Amino acid sequence: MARLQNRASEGRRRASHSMESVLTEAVALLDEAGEPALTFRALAQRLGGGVASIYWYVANKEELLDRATDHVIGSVLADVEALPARDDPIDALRAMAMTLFYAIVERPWLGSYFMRSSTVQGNSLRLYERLGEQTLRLDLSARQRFHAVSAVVGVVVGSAVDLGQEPPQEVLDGAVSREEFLSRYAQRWREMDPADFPFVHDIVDEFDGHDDIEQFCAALELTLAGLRLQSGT
Amino acid sequence: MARLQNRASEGRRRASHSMESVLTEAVALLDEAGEPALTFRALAQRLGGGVASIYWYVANKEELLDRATDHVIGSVLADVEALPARDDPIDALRAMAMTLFYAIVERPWLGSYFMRSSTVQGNSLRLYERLGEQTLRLDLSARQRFHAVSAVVGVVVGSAVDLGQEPPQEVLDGAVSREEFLSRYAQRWREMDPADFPFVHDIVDEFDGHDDIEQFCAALELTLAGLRLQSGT
DNA sequence: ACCTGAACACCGTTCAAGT
DNA sequence: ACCTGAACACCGTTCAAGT
Repeated sequence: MARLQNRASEGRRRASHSMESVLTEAVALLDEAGEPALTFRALAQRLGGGVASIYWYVANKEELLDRATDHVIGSVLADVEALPARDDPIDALRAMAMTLFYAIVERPWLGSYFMRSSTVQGNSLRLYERLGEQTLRLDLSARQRFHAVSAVVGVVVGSAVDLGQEPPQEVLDGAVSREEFLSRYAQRWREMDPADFPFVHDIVDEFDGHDDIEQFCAALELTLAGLRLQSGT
Repeated sequence: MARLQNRASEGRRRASHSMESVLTEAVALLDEAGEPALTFRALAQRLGGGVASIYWYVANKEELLDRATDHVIGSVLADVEALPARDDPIDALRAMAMTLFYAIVERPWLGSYFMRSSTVQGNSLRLYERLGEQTLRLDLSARQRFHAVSAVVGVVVGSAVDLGQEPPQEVLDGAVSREEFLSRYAQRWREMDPADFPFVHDIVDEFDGHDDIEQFCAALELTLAGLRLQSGT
């Protein structure tokens, strides 16, 4: 449906791309303004060619997104594989999950795509494997291992989705900072009746100006603590 | 930007809607075929009117999705509030999280929307409050409580996103059952080199035909175990 | 093998006008 | 206060044709 090619460009009159350049530019568009920015027309313009030529590399937009995602997951995988070895598999799991999460912080659009099942192959699968290998060092059943890795990935995705949807365009425009945005919500919360919303009032100061990474780490820690307990380490 | 109305319909020649009917039909479309099915034209047709009239109730598609989501979260909230009281707050948290997850299993499109920040008000906020109130009964700091609820919500969302993206249309069409679909992946996994993918081979039988609910429960259990440990209960 | 322009069907949104 | 038809700009995708 789509083939790889990468031959050196000889004298050409027409535009000439490559899978590499298509994906690189696609990722650039995603980085700039998320999925809505990735259109075939915008991409064609960046590549200096016509819209239809992209369809030689990719069957449709879904495949374009899958390949773009897999492309950047490739570098996440490299980062994960470059991590120093750990005696404790749970420490290793933590480091890997954090590497993945950091990558999503830098590319919020990644959050919604990196584990869609069409992508459960290529680099995503390799990443899944690397996480899973750590659980092989724990005293668990295969089912427990399967669930453990799903849980860790779930924590990453769960936190990441939040992240990907947070900025409501005024923040992206830079018109409003993230802090202001959070504070605005916090302010509304403070104005509600404390009798009806005791918990919201209890944590509103924590919500106001909170750090997403810290929030993610706390969630990850709970899961890893549960896992440690289960593995009897 | 959009106002509520619900007056009884008198003799009318033109179509006449209500916020209620707009949201009900919007949800029906989402239930039938997910977000792509929810278009202003499809919705107008179901309501028996013109496209533009919907814009009297809703400023744009984002608001339509937010309101539709909040609408169904309303019934989830009712279910959660109808849950029997529990001595153990962590048991209560589990029951609530499962209620929410079950609702998403029935409406996979819910997963991606129910916690986007534009929705952090209305019924979503009430649901968040109900979850949080359970943590008020635990011996934790405000920050720990904030993180605990985020973690629980994260587990739900993390598992739900998976769910929402799983069926790749052939499953939705009913042409391929979920089991077949999973088995197809499993088969590809089994064909890979065990030396390169020891973990994948270790868990492939668990993956094949796995139950999403069980997977979610396992992830939730790990988080709750961590929380229990933290609260010293 | 790879690229192009033009077309098609469909989408969200707007607006001046109706009742 | 609420609905309408017609238009606009934009989208993914296709296709017959070019090189």
